[in-house]
Amino acid sequence: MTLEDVAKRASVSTATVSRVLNGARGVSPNTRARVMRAVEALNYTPDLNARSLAGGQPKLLGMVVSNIANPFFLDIFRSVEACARPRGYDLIVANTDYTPERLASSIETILGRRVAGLALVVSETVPPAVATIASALPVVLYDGGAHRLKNAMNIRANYRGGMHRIVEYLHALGHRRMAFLGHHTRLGPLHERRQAFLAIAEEYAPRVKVMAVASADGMSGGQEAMRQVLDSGFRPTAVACVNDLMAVGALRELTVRGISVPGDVSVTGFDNIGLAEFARPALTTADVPRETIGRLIFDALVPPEGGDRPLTRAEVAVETELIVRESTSQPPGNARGSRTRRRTSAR
Amino acid sequence: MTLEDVAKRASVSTATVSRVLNGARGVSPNTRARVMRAVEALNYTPDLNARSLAGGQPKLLGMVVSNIANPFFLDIFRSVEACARPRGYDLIVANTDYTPERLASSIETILGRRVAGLALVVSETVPPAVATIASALPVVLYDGGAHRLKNAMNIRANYRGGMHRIVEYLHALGHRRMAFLGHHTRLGPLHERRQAFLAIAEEYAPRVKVMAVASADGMSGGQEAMRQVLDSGFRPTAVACVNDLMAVGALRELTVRGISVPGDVSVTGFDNIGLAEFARPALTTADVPRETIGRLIFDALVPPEGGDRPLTRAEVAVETELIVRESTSQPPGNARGSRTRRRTSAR
DNA sequence: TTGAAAGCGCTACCAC
DNA sequence: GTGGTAGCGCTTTCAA
Repeated sequence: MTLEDVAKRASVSTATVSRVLNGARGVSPNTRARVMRAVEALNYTPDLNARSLAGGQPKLLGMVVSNIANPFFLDIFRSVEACARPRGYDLIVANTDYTPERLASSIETILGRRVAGLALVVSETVPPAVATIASALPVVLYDGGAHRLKNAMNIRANYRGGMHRIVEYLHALGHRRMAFLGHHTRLGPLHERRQAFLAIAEEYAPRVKVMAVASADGMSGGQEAMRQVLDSGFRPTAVACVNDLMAVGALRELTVRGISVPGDVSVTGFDNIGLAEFARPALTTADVPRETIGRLIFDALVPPEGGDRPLTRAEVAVETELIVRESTSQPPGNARGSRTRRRTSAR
Repeated sequence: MTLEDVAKRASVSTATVSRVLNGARGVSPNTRARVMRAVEALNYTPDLNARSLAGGQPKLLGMVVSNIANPFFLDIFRSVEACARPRGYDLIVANTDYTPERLASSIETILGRRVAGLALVVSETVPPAVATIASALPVVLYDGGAHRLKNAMNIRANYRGGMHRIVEYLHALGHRRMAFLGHHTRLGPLHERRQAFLAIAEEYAPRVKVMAVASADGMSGGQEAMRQVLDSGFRPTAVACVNDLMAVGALRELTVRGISVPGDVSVTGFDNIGLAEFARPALTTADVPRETIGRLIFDALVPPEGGDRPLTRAEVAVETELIVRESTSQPPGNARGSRTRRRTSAR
């Protein structure tokens, strides 16, 4: 089923069919109708590959994410897609599962589709080689950790600030023994969150004791990490997690052990994904505005309605906001709000 | 950056470069090396569009899902992808958000990429027109509800059986007032789950009273639906949900109202997504084997290693398995295992 | 307003 | 082993 088939059936040239399909002006209503009828009758679907090959700008955007199973990335994807669709753009995604090899091959695959723009929404450190790519087409990097990408727009959430607010809040509540549950420590940006936590905790030293462990991403990883902390004998009164998913896992481990949250230990997440609100107890967390981020990404990739090139700023930061819910409270034994039952004290 | 550039730099023909890139045999190690060096030096990425246009079979599979935010669909996607990758296939997805229009445009988009096979993993009723497509390339339909698709492989989970086991289990526990929380009632397959519930409950009538409500998919939808039931004055001792996500939402509403689960009311989910285990209380649910389903889909789309066409059976059913966790128990007031506190009785 | 024809970058076939 | 080259299905000048 090709353009030519349609053209034949409508007794016009392929050029005309092409014009009709692309809504070009300068086609008589008559022929247009005839062509449309032929298209219908033949159940014709244009070959997008041929179209991109022949055509000019490829209304296609590419995005690579670290873990599409994490709703955080999914939300950003959906936000970008929501911007893209009305403008006639398609969005393709590739997933890396945090592996550098798949990062490389994902970029390759997407570039192979000759996209109009590339969004890197990954926690892995991006190889500097992509700066070359960035000089050829719009590239935006979300959360590149310390290393920003030359030639690209760098969007970053203020994790440090968010983490600061969390630790500060916990400290103000009276917590003096805290744990940090992270994952994939080698990854730049995640490492950064961990560092942020450590650095901030340091401010309060020596009054505050901390411990940091890492495991795989996800709820199971969170549970595992929590288990590690508890098995080590360290008894934090507050546990800060690198993201909400891990926090939910931590919650589970605590619950299984009969440790009450927030009665015995407070738990915090990060990101404020939908699940945070439905966890039990609902999670205190830092909101990262995924919708805004998605919009920023789109704007950095696609020229505004009239313009010819996207607005390029080198760097944009988005703020996080502390959301207090049910998973945090004063530590046990404090004057106000303390529960009666008191659990194992630190060894 | 094209094949020709590479060819020029390596002082060979484009044909040779193509051979090298596709790992064809019959190229001297010498030239191969030279070509590779040129590829590296130029940072060349093949144009996949041109490749599919020119080449034979497009190592590309397409899949459309109803709601990629539901981990159930995501798991299937990942399972198919896991099968596809080692065989050299790529997988593209499109999301419909349960809207028929987007179903149509999604199919169009995917077909436009000239995929080698199409998987429809949707809850919407598929327009019979796609049977035409199915005669041109391998198509598999997962969960087409009552309507199976001609020319296609139909994979279906035995929802009815799963729902049966759930209701039976609940009834054996002593429950006599039950509610069903569903969504998008008009959609065939989902309607079917609801019907299954109703039909099964009917078996136990008039001893069992039931009520069914529907809302949007997702945790918020579940909460909303639960609210509807409670506000109506009906006081079920057990609530069966169309999927785990909605069950988590229901759990939340119950918790907020101070209703204990499973002490006062039992709750069940469906699918057994990862979250089911991390809910509090952990969800009793019916496991739907997503991994198996993904494998079945792949096998129906891609010919086996040696063969030339996929094994085509018209229909395959997968069984569900009851997973009992913490969210179900005997209803309050029962002889054994009853809690002391007794909540509002049915009016 | 329409048609003819030149590619887009690649693969595959046929020579050498 | 390697090169030449005919398309794949489409968009886009350039003419008519």
